Order: sequence, then C-alpha cells, then structure tokens
Amino acid sequence: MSNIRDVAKVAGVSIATVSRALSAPETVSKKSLKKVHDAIEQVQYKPNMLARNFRRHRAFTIVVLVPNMANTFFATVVRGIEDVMQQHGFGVLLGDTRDQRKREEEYLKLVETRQADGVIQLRPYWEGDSILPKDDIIAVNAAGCEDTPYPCVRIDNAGAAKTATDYLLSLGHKRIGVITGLSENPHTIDRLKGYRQSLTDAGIECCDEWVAEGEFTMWSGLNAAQHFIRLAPEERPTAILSMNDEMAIGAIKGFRAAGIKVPEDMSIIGFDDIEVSRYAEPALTTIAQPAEEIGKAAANMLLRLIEGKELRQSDYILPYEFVVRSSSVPFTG
Amino acid sequence: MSNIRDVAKVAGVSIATVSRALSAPETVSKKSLKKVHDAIEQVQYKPNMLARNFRRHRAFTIVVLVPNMANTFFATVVRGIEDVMQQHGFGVLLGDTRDQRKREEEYLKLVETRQADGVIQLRPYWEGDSILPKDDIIAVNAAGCEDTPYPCVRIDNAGAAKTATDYLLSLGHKRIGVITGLSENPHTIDRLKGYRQSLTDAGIECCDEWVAEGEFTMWSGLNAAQHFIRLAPEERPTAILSMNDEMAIGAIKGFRAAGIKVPEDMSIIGFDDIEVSRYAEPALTTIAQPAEEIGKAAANMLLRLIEGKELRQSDYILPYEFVVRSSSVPFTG
DNA sequence: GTGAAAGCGCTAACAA
DNA sequence: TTGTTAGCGCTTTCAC
Repeated sequence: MSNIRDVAKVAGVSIATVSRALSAPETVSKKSLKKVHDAIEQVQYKPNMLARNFRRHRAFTIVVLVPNMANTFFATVVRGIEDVMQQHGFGVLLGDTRDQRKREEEYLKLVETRQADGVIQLRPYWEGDSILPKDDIIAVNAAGCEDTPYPCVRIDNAGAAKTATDYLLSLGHKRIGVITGLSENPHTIDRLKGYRQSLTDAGIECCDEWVAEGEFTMWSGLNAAQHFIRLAPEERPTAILSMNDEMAIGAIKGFRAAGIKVPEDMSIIGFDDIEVSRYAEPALTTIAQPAEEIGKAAANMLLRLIEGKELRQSDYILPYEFVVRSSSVPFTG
Repeated sequence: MSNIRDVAKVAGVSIATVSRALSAPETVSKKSLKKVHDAIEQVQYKPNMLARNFRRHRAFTIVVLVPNMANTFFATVVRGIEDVMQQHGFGVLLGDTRDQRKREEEYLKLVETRQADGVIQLRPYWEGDSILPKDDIIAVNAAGCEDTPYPCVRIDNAGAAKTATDYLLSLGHKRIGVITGLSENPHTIDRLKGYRQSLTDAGIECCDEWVAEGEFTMWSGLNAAQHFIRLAPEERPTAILSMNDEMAIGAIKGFRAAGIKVPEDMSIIGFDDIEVSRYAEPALTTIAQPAEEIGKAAANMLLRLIEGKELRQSDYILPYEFVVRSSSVPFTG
C-alpha cells in the first residue's frame, strides 16, 4: 500500500506537490502534474481518505435518520439525498432507527464524534423530541411538518389533506372518515387540521367516529378499516382519507374482506403516491409528494450548512400534486 | 472541542492512560479510570473518531451496493445488514447504484481509499461483471446466485422456482408461463433452470411463448402480461410464475385490464414475499426469501472477513418458504 | 499500572 | 511554483 511519500520519491518532487496535484491541480505546473500522475500510476497510489479527512477535520459523510427503510416513501427520499451527496463527494450513512430513540441517539453520536458532518432527519419534529435540534449538530429535517425549529424541507400537509377532503366533498360525500398516524405524530396533527378545515368550511360537523388511528403501516390500515366496518351502515363514512398509501392499501383489503366494495361502497384516498399505488386494485387516488425532490433539496441545504453558508430560507415548502385514479368515485345515495 | 490532551490534563494522568481508559479499561487502575471519566465529563470530551480510525487503519464502515433502494426486497436485506453492523459499531454507507456500472465503481473506490473496510454487493454475480471480486477488496455477495466466485449468502433459486412450478402443476395447470428478469441476469438463469426442470420432470415440453422477459419492475410485469394476452386463449398459459412480486403485481394489473381474471382465469405466483404481497388483490402466492436474515448473515460474514478470520463456508444457503395465498388456484378446464 | 515518545498519512502555513 | 516543516488527535510500543 503506497503512500504520498512513495509517489513524491518516484516523481522526484516533494510530498506537498503531490498533495497539491491532487487537491488543487491548478496550482501545480503542467510538468510536475504529469510527473505526479505518472508516479501515481506506477506505484498504484490510492490516497488514504482516512488520513485526509482526519487532517481536514471533515468526514465527507452525513447520516440520514430513517424511521423505517422498508417504507417506500422514505426509501425514495433517501435516494434523492444520496444522489446529491454522491455528486458532491459525500457518503451517506444509513441510520434506520426503527422508531427507537436509542438508535437515533446512537447514530447522532456519529456526528458528535466527527464521523459524520451532519444529519438529515426523516422523522417529523415533535415537541419533547428533544434530540434535535442540538447545538454543534448540523441538521436538516426532510418531509416533516410545520414549525420545525431547524431547517426543513416539506410539503404543505394541511393544505394537501384539505385538497383531498375538498375533492371528496365535491364528489358528493357527506360522511368522510380519516385514517391517521399515531395521534401525537405531527403529520397526523397537520393533516387532521386540513381535513377538519375542509369539513368545517363545508358546514359539516366533524364526528369523532370518523377518525381511526393507525400507525402508517398496511397492517394498521387494515385494523382501521375494522373500526369503520363496525359502524352502522347509515352512520358509516362513504369515503375515507388515509394519511398514507400503505394504510390505504391495508384498509382496502379490510373493507373487501368485509364485503364492502371499494370504490363502489367506499371511496378511498391515500397520501404519498408510492409506486405500488398505481398498481393497487383499485388504483389509488392520492396526494403525490415529490419524495425524491424533497431528499435532494434537503441534501443541498445540509451541504450549504456544512460549508458554513447561510440558508436562503429555513422552511422550504415543495408543491404536492393531487392524483386522481380509481379509488374515489362520486357518492351514490 | 476538547481533545484527549485536555482530558489528561484535568485528570492528572497521561494521554496514554486516557486512551487506554477508553479502549482497554481493564488495563487501567480503578482509581485512574475514575479520574479519567470525571475529567471526560468535566470537559465534555468526545473522542475524535476520524483520528482514531486513521490511527487504527480502520474505517469501521462498510458500503452496501444496492441496485435500487426503492425496491422493498433490497431495502429489507439492507435493514438486516444495518442491524448487525450497528451492533458491531460499524456504519453502513449506502451505495444505491441505480444499475449503473459507473456508480458501482465510484462506491467501490471508497473501499480502495480506506473510507470503508468492505462491501456487500446485492447484485448477483455476472460473468463479465468483473468489478467484483477484486484483489484487496473484502466483499460478500447477498441474495445472489449459484457459482458466485466470492463469499455469498443466498437461497436456492432454482429449487425455489421448481417448488413453485411443481405446485402449479399439482394444481392441474399444464400451460405454465414465466415472467423473468433480463435474460442475462443470473437470477433469471437460475430460476429458469428450476422452472424448466419442473416442466421436464412432468413430461411437458417448454414452449418459448411461455417466457416473457421483464426487468423486475411492476411496470415490466404489466408489459409482460401484454405478451400473454396477445396469445390465443387456447395457447395461453393458465398459470404464471413471476420472478419477483413486483412484476407479479404489475402483471395482475395488466391481466385485469384485459378482462382476464386473476386467479380464476390465470393463477400467478410471485417471488420474494415483500410486505405488500399479502395485501395485493388477490393476495399473492409467493416464494418467501428470508430477506433480513440474508442481510444479517452477509453482514456477519463480512465482519469475520474484515477481522481477518476464516469463513466456515463461502456459499451460505438459507431456506426459503413457499407461501400459498389466493392468487393460485386449481386449473378448471 | 503508567508515562514518554514516536509516528499513522496527510494538509497547509510559511519560506524560498 | 515548489519544498520544508509542523502538526491534526489518537494509539501503541517501550521503558520504568
């Protein structure tokens, strides 16, 4: 394993020149440059990044905190992050936290111990979620919520939920249910706000029975469907907004199993627009979040922060898209 | 930002003692240990891992090469890898290669430049895929195929495909189609082998028209369905083995759209058992790969290799499970 | 059980 | 434009 000294010796220049030839070639004469490159070739030199990063006080690595990597939406955001980081010569350390606080702390330690230069958090900010923001830790939140007290990239969740609910109302539905995430989850709160606003604007009183709590998994969506199935048909919502596509898919399964047809007896709208939603039966009407773009924007923000630059804005809102497919149909008395 | 010297000064010991207190506490007296820990507390010391790793010639990081992180099966394997690595104090650098050779090389460079100690490749070994194995690069292949010329963890792909095909035959199907990945893909080759073996054993001649090439995406599965739809009904397979669940889901969509009912007119079997398969309509019969276990086993193998230990075996085969759900039914003349 | 000291391979003043 | 040199913060002999 050759080092910079070997290269310098073979090239007949100083190690400083070799170092410069690699990191700032424009400050080195053409002649030296060639000698260095030839020497590098000859001794098969590969710079030791461990040493370089140590010297530069930079890891050129970030960590991304993901609640669950098997969730397609998160995976897609991560892809966006990774794409930008790769282009900038940064590595992305995966921190699949499995919703465990301990794991989050473990990964954050990587930043504190300099193994990573910053962190992107894919879990929405929660009050009492004191882990971030944290002094000395450069962080950006991706796909989170309103009032995040550190830089973040997101969509207008309340607006999106309102858009979807408005649409169901326009289809003639009067009783509209909702499947939420955990009740304290900020996504639940923001989206519920939009849902309620829509109903209120339409002069419809919100009914507690219309809200079923899930936890953003298909399984919990299926369970949530049971809740609605237990309601008397004349009180049962005729349409449901699910706060993500996974739960919508689970709910469809649940309704089907109980003989409730989707969309004939029950319209359903999802949230996120993960890939499988268009292949679901029926194809899911949903709010499309620009997942990859969110990841890219978050990555660019973090990069700027790491370089010590100012951010133009610290609450960056990207547009969502409302995609109508087959799971939502007009109410038929 | 305090360093080891500050701690030593406050504790009234040498930096060597501080170092030992952290890396080999058993070699330090109780008394010194306490002084050191108190000092660490007092000056808020966080060891600089960049320096430590540099000194130890270890990155305590591995990179995982994933063709597509948005694919649930891959994401699940990665979760397994990450879980084991985390427990051993190793970070996992994400290398989403998007099936691009250039990206793979880029990420492999991290190992060559010591930023990572080894690599786990989730793409099956291909002849002419000369990128791995490579001298000086510690690597393990996960979820690959037969005859991988470096350590690997996988299932018996041919056997699994045969199991699934045998099952369709036992259901009375005589014309059985298959949706493959790209024809040169080793997974395609291995699984096709099992499929053909099954038919041959049953005395059925394989028909070229029964094979539709996909590329492991839902979209390509839908396209593959078109191929079968174009065949005359009396020549069309009555059952199909899809080489992954995504394509199976896409194919179901395609058949449905053409008025071919699944499973009544067409039985379908998938491969992988990703989470959504049980929620699909109809729920997918499939080969369940122990994705997370494959990841864990691969991680443990790599760890052993990094520590310079011998491997007990270098082709580690894990059991698969055949999961019967609703997408496969008996042939009804 | 502890401390002094020699680097790991590289970058970045500074001087030439 | 180039070379000399002093470390970055830590681990690890080696001697005590």
